[in-house]
Amino acid sequence: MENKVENLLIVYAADGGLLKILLQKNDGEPYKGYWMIPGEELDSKTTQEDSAINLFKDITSVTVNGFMQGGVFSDLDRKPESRTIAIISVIVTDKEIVEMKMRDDVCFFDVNELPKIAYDHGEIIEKVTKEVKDKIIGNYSNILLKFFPSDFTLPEFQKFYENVLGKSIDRRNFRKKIMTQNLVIDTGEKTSNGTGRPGTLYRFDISNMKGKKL
Amino acid sequence: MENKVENLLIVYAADGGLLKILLQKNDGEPYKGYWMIPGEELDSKTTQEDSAINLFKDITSVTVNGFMQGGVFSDLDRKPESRTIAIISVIVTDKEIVEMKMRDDVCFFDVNELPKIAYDHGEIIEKVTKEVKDKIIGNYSNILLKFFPSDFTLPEFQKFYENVLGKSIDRRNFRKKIMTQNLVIDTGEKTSNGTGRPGTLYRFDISNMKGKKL
DNA sequence: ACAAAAGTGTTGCTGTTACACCCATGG
DNA sequence: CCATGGGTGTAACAGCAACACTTTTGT
Repeated sequence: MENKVENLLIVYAADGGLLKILLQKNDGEPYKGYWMIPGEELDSKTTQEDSAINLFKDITSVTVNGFMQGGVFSDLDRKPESRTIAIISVIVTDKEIVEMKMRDDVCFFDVNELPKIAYDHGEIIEKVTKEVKDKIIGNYSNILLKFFPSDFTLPEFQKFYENVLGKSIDRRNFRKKIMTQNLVIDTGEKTSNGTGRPGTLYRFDISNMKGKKL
Repeated sequence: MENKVENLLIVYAADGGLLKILLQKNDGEPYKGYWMIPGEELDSKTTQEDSAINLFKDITSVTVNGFMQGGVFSDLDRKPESRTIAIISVIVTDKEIVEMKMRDDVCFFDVNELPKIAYDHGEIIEKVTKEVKDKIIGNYSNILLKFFPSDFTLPEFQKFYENVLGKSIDRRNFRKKIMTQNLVIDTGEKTSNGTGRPGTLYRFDISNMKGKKL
């Protein structure tokens, strides 16, 4: 007995202090005009990882080298056409991708302001996003690095963190905690975008992030 | 294009302060005499959840009503016979099950002292166990309740916790933290098994466990 | 010079660690 | 009465929360 298996790729990025997710506009029926998680049927010669990386490349033209698991959705009627098991892949990327020119059927959305979503993808996004948020809040380890692989300012990072956490934090205390744990390295550079005093650009110190919690 | 999909069920339990896992002895070839994670091919009329619950029932004769996701393993050559995607289901149970008479091809093992394991199941156990340990350590929420659904003594819980954590903790401080967070309710009962002073039996206070960390 | 955003220190409080002795039971 | 495991309190310390003003830039 065999099953149809689709691999759905949820791409997350931090942009403007918001947690954003990449969706694809559906042109065909059913759910024409609705948005969906990009994906493909998994053929018998492809691993989940390869499929996820290829999907990402098709959309963004960028090659990444890792992915995370987002679970399995196997309800019998989740697709009207035929029973299809969805396995979820998650790729976390940085805001360069959000600002980059991509395929024009795709777009990033704030996870708190989603458009009309096709199939059970709304439910999938909700569950997977909850997991991702927990990972961001629960421990620094590697996932934050994926959101901020290169330089960022502390206020920028803090806005994102507060957005995920769902409440705001005192600037001084936030900074202090980051600093005393030696989580970041001062690059010496400054931002100069827009009004106000420029912020110092930091980079995560990979060697000091193991197992630390916020 | 369709795929063979197997659902593998990893059952965890806390017993004697150890994290234990249920395995099944393999009688057929290949890997005759090796132990494996119990599982079944997923047919097109069954959800992962139903399959996991049925597998558990077949082995223990007990009906449970929940399961957790343990990820997907999709390497092309993970089974020699044919390409098979493994989706992992996790059920956490209590030590009553460990002591209960079960089907005689299955047995619980300390996760730190496993027998010879068939296929890639060793690798699967390792990855999934790491996740489960992180959940136990990271936050109380619901997973500890599954390990200790009914009465337990603090020393018993502490031994298990230390085993998962990989180091020991001062008894007084452990007790204090549990108490000040009102995580448990004194049942008024005592244990009387074996030598030494009997321990007080507690039960988790479900209403006070939300989002607390250890 | 003013608006906008970044940066900085101190104090009280709360939770964590370290540590040694007494208590209840079974043999 | 002794061996075994369970239960308790206190004091030093570290991490966290609360709080207001100064600095740097663009306009």
